[in-house]
Amino acid sequence: MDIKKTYSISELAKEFDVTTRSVRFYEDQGLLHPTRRGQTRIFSSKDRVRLKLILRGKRMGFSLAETKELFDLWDETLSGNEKQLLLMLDTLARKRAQLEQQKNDIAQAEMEMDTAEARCREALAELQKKKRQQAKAKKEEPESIEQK
Amino acid sequence: MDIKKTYSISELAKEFDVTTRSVRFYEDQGLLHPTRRGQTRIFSSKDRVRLKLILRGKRMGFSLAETKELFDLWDETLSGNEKQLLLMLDTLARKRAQLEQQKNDIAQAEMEMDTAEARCREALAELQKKKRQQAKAKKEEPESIEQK
DNA sequence: AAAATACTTTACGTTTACGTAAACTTTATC
DNA sequence: GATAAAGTTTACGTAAACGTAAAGTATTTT
Repeated sequence: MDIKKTYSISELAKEFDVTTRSVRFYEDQGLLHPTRRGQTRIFSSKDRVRLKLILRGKRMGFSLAETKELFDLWDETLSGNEKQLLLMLDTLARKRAQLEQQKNDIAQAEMEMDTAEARCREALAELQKKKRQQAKAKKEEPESIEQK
Repeated sequence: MDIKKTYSISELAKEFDVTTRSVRFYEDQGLLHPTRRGQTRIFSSKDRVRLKLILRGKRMGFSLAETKELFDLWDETLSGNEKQLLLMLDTLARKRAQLEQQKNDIAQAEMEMDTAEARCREALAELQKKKRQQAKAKKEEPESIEQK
């Protein structure tokens, strides 16, 4: 099963480049469930996976609350209760719709960036042309005439 | 040029399903620049486009500050200054990288949703099978025997 | 002219996702 | 056994993105 190891808070924090404060906060919000040895938190590889999912969720614009809902829902889904299974399928469908929207947004953004980039390059080319013309003018009339 | 119309705050708010408060806030943060007739704001179609971009940015997980940076950068880019042009190209490249990351995240999420959905359907199928077996059992032994 | 409607500014309140500091244990190192 | 290193709790602070009155102006409708 996976890597079957356990992790300290700073190991996880370092691996995913977050602060320990964040990790503790995620536990506080019920997104992670480390066990304890005395006071110290011990994170399982399941926690590690969840942390990864949390961060990906954030990059995709999901709030911690949303991510937690998904986690909880999935946990209840595993209970095998029919109602929960159907609820999960429904939720998955809605999330898919969200992802579709995001993909559209990204595609749009990429197109606009394409045209923006094209315009930049055109403008740059224009500038270069002017520069070359200036250079040429200098060549033909090397001594510039100063006029008050 | 576009639709060459002007818009009231509530027109825009309604069209994009945001509150007027939000629109005013975006102005406050320097993302929109309506003119005034007396006190009242008058939004141009450029503002309308920007509002659309703001909201898309939000869906893509961009902060207002990030979006504003892009707006400002683009405005300065239009000045045609070479340094600004190069800066814009650089920024575009970085944004593209971000979008790539997001696309990866989405693809990953979709894969995981596929397997999650498959598991749900399997579990549901299991439940249906059990139900059918129960029904069959009832048929063969129609009178259920109650035992204290 | 009174009332309703649409706008405005000012300003304090709220949620999310942590940052940051203080004060305290526990474990490892010299 | 002192001290540094890594962990802990408690708790106040903060930035972002608005929400939510409160109180006033301007215009349109009745």
